[in-house]
Amino acid sequence: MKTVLMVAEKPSLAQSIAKILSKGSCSSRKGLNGACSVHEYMGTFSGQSVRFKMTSVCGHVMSLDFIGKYNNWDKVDPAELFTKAPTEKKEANPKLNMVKFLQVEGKGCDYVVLWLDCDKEGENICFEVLDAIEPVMNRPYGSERTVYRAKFSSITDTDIWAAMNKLGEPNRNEALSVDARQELDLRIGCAFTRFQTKYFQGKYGNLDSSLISFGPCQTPTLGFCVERHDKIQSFKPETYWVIQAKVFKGKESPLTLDWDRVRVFDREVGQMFVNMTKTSREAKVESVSKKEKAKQRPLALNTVEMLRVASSSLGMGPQHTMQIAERLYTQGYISYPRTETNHYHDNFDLKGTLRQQANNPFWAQEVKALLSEGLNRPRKGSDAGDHPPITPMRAASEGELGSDGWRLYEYIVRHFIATVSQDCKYLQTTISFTIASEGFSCSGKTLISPGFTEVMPWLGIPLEEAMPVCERGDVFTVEEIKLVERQTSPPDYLTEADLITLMEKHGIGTDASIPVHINNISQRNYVTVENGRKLKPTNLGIVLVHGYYKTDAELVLPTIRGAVEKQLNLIAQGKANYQQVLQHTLDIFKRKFHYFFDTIASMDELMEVTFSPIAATGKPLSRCGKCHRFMKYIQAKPSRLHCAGCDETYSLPQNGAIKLYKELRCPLDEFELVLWTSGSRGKSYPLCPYCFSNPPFRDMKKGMGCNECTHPSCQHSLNSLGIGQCVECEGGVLVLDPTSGPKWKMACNRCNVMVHFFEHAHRVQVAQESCEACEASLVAVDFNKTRSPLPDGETQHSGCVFCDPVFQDLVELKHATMRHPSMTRGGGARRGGRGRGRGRREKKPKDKMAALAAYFV
DNA sequence: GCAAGGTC
Repeated sequence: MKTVLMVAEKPSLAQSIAKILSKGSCSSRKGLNGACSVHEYMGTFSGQSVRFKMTSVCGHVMSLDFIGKYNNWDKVDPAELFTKAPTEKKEANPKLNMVKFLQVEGKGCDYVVLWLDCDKEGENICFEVLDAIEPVMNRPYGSERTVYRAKFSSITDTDIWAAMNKLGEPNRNEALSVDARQELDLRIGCAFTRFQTKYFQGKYGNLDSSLISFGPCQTPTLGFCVERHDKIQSFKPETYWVIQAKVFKGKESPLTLDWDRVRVFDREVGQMFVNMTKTSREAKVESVSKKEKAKQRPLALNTVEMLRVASSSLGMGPQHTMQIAERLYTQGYISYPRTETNHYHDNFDLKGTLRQQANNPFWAQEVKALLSEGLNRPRKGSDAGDHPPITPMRAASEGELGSDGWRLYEYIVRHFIATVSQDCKYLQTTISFTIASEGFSCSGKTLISPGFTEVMPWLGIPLEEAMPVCERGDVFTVEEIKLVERQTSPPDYLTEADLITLMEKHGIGTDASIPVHINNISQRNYVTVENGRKLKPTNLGIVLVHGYYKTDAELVLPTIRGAVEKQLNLIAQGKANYQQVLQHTLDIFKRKFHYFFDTIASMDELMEVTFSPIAATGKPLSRCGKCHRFMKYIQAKPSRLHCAGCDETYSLPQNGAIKLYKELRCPLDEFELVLWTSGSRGKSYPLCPYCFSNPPFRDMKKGMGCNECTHPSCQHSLNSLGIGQCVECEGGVLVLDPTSGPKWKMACNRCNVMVHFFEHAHRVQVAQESCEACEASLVAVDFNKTRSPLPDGETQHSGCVFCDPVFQDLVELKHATMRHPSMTRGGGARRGGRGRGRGRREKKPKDKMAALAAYFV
């Protein structure tokens, strides 16, 4: 019997489609990667009985990157990234082992049906899947077709069956347009990012230049925020005048009227109108209009709308919101949260969905009323053909979801109920007056029926004082007429919700990537999120955007993405050649890059007035080994040491504290050592600022401190202070922290294992000799007579930390579980040496000869 | 260490 493999874009879709096509009778099992499932059932395919295997990938199988050697920032000129640097496809998520998984499932299959999402990305993934499985599938007989593409516009029985009965083939051009987009984004983004990062790196003391990124989506996103900032900065308040009139009738409280001319910008003109109006003490009613108006119920919920509301009303950032929504989805509380569609399909079970909510005390009353009176038809939205709108899938209580989970779920439920509720109806009453010959009016709203605002009370019509009952010709008495001076006010910073709207409008990012871009610009310190989730650009963000404005405004304008997309669409439609479009666009950006490169000084001028040069920042800490003058320690991120004499900057470990280490020097380069500490109770080790960036020995890498240094004789090196192999990790060595007394400890130089020992000893030293049983270096300990825990009042003892019975109770492992065989209390300790010969790496000091050899190269 | 796009 032949086998048909079917592949969807995500596990949840594979499941729903399999359920539809097998009429609920498939058997399911997990695939080898644990993430994807395989659903199997019997059926017919082009007239023959076959076995169906429905499975999925998890988004893209592959992602584009430069080949390895072009990822070295120090050796590659960013300009080479435009053409010279070759790219390759790598597995997008190596942990998922997707290619292997597809090959295991595809082996021996005769046909494949591609059920990837029906957009360009999906079309591209079709070919990624084919590249993986075609080599392992059965060979077709003759010219029989084996590859099919299902095109569906929604996940409903009818649509899925219609797609199955009318299979087409994957669209190569659409896939190619995505290949082109990937290559453009990669080459352009990385070239600009690397160049500007390296240019500004280490130049300014108070600038975090660890990464200054550029991208066709993130940069225009930042641009929007800075554009608003500029408007606020350049805003000049204008003074204007309005006439305030208060009138009353009988004993009713006075009404405040709005002036028909709204406002004037000339005081004298305003005064003239006031004088004119004041000639009358009567306000005559010209007309009374009453109009029934409606506030529309919301459209069904899609992703960007959910993100907007979550940010503006729930105070939850887009990235966080998506994390919560994904959790609610995987736990079965809501439908798939990434969708552009805000329209319910005709056969969507609205009533069933509503019924599930009938017992929740928060909205049971409204739900029951709707169920008995009948649901309103949801408004017509747009169907992007991806997924149904975001909808609650089952009832939940506050306790089972957690705080933010519940708040988001509650909103989704209320929004859903609102979509099937009536519009809110109210009466708008407007009374027009004339005082002398000037026109005034006042208006108010009264509720007719709340409709959907019953479940969304925050959108309800606010209760107002009732409008007076009157008719044309009535006369009110003027209580007060006065000229009021006011000022125009500047706009506020963009809110996240505003930004999402702008991005959507200009086609910057997608529903899935919008949160990522917003997150990026705030994580990288280009904007900060202020009260009310307003986005305020930082000095860095402002300088970057202004810098682009000065050199090449297109780099930051939102139109650039659209222009490139237009080119790409030509590939997708088969109207342009893939290679030609790619070359053409790369050429344009290559020229932009070179122009940017040549004029970077004009961006730097802006940097100079905003940030202080590195030489003027920081405080003197340790001496340079070359010029022997003090280097300055710059604490701001990324923390580093700068030698003004040599104009060199030396990087330091991040996330910790640095201080001078007793003015001791590195024997190799005479730089004064500094002591790095992770925190008050954390680990610490000395490091040489020069060796840290320039590893002195062949077996060392960048970023190593003295606790990993293989110097054969330096008293601070691993060779002198290393005690034994780590009890937890592979390859780590426990190194004595000579600064830790009287609470002595040794810490692993790879992982976070820490061993406390010999508290109150006044000296702890690593001896030359090794333990016969486990090869760890012996340790000599000196205690004060009064506080010695040693037997028989002894004050000195020397032995193996792991094996010596006297040391047993003086050693305590922290932050990790014990795995060192001879450290298990009462177990192998006395027998010793059980840990040997099991293929574990020997402790480093054994390699003293190798280290020596490297030293003398 | 970099982009943007899928998704877990």
